[in-house]
Amino acid sequence: MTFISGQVLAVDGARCEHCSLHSRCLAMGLEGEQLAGFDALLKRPRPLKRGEALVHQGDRFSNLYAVRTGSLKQVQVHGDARDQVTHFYLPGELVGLDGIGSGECAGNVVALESTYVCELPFLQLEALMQDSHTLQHRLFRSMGEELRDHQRMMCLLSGRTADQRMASFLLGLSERFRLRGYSPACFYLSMSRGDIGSYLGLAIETVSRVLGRFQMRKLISIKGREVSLEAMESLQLMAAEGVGRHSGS
Amino acid sequence: MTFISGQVLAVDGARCEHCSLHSRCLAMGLEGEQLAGFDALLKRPRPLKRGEALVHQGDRFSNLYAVRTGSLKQVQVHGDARDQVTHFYLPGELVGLDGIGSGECAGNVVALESTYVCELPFLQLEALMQDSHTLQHRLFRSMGEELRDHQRMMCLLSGRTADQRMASFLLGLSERFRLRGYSPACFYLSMSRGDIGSYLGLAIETVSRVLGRFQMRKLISIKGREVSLEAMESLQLMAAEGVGRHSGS
DNA sequence: CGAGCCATTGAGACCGGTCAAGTTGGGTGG
DNA sequence: CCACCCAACTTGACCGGTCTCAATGGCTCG
Repeated sequence: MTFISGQVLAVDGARCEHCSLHSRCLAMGLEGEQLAGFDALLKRPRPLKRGEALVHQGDRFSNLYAVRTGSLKQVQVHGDARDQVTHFYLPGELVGLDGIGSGECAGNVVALESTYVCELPFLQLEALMQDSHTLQHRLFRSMGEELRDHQRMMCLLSGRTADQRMASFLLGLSERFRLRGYSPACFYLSMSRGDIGSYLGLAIETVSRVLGRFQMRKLISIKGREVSLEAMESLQLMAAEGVGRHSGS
Repeated sequence: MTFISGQVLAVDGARCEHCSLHSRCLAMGLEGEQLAGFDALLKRPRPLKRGEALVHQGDRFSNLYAVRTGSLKQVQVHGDARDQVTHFYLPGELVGLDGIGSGECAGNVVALESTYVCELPFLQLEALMQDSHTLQHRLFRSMGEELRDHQRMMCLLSGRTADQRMASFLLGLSERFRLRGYSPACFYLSMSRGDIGSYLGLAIETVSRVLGRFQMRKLISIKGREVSLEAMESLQLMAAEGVGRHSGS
């Protein structure tokens, strides 16, 4: 009994209100029966092994997922071998919003390491939102934020140099870790160089070279997938820096 | 009286249910008092002259806008002169969704020609959604579709050649016109070459060269801003075509 | 008619992709 | 414990697409 509960309950039995990510979750701000309703509709954390898929591209969309621990990538497949990473998900983030439009999952979502996610049936979520203005508002906010992030990404991909893309990427991760209470200067990259390259629109060799360059200039130090940002200001400067390409008018 | 009503009423006085875009609008599927509520909350079409701004980056977000006629571009400004076009809006499309997340407008939205938009106060929209599951669902769908579009765009910008980007862009416009009942083969580009270049992450000279190349190959014919797609299959082939750059594994 | 914007066209440079070897490191089996 | 393998990563040389700079033509508007 205690044997079973040991590792399972720690993650599995916790109610939303006790979740360490509560403040970053959709459920934030819910109270009383609405929180209870939310608690009731979500399926308890589901474990994924590294490399295991949460959903596949083209699957019927029916759930959102909140990342509890670990991380995932979303991969868009285009006929040929032209896979493309479109998203990385960290704890507290919501997976699947892009399926709401078409009713099917927009890409394969794959765990980058051992990962737990909470499953939120969307139909029930919609129903619950009818009673909870707060929940409705929060979900709209989440989608709006994701739209904004995508726009930033589009700006990044369009007309910025490899160095600028990488600097933005590292700073973006740093910020996301900071918000979650981890060190913003020192973290582990759960994704491969290939994933990073695909995400940033760079060849894997370029990723490697840029990271090497950064290290030489003492902007970062990196060993394998353990990275630490040594000169964040310089990175910020580089990321924001004037013109990357086509200066515009 | 009739003098005034002539051009104003034609656009201004129409109820939602009589709007020619009704089937592509948020209001689609609403009936009875919910349609009336929607009708009541929206401010009647507002005219914009070419080059006039609908909202400015950083403005407090408070409305969505539905394009009635004309077209607009959204421009992201980054400190320096590095403007970047992130979106083109056609009739029936919803402007401003990306402001929901942060509470402020994500970019300047500027009319590309004489344009009418309907203004939808978001607070009232949220309230109305509490009573109308249909409306709530439709707005979520709209946001989901935009997320999806953004992902497609990210894939386009990352690792596709100039030719492929341009082909996708033209086909995308074509499809959007088709859905609105216009000719998918023959249309007017309300945006400048510079806007297209900024949107596609290409230098303006490249845009010009690619279009020239397409014309030489008899894929399109273009004179100024009037374009007609002569060989859509070839364009589709080109857009989807195997590997643009970094082939991936 | 000149000013100014938009678009086209050419020549040259450079960033980043591609190809091709290495190198490292973790896991497996003898 | 070592040999081996495979995947991930690094490094170098070369090449090509696209940016940049510059000059020119066409259109619109004052």
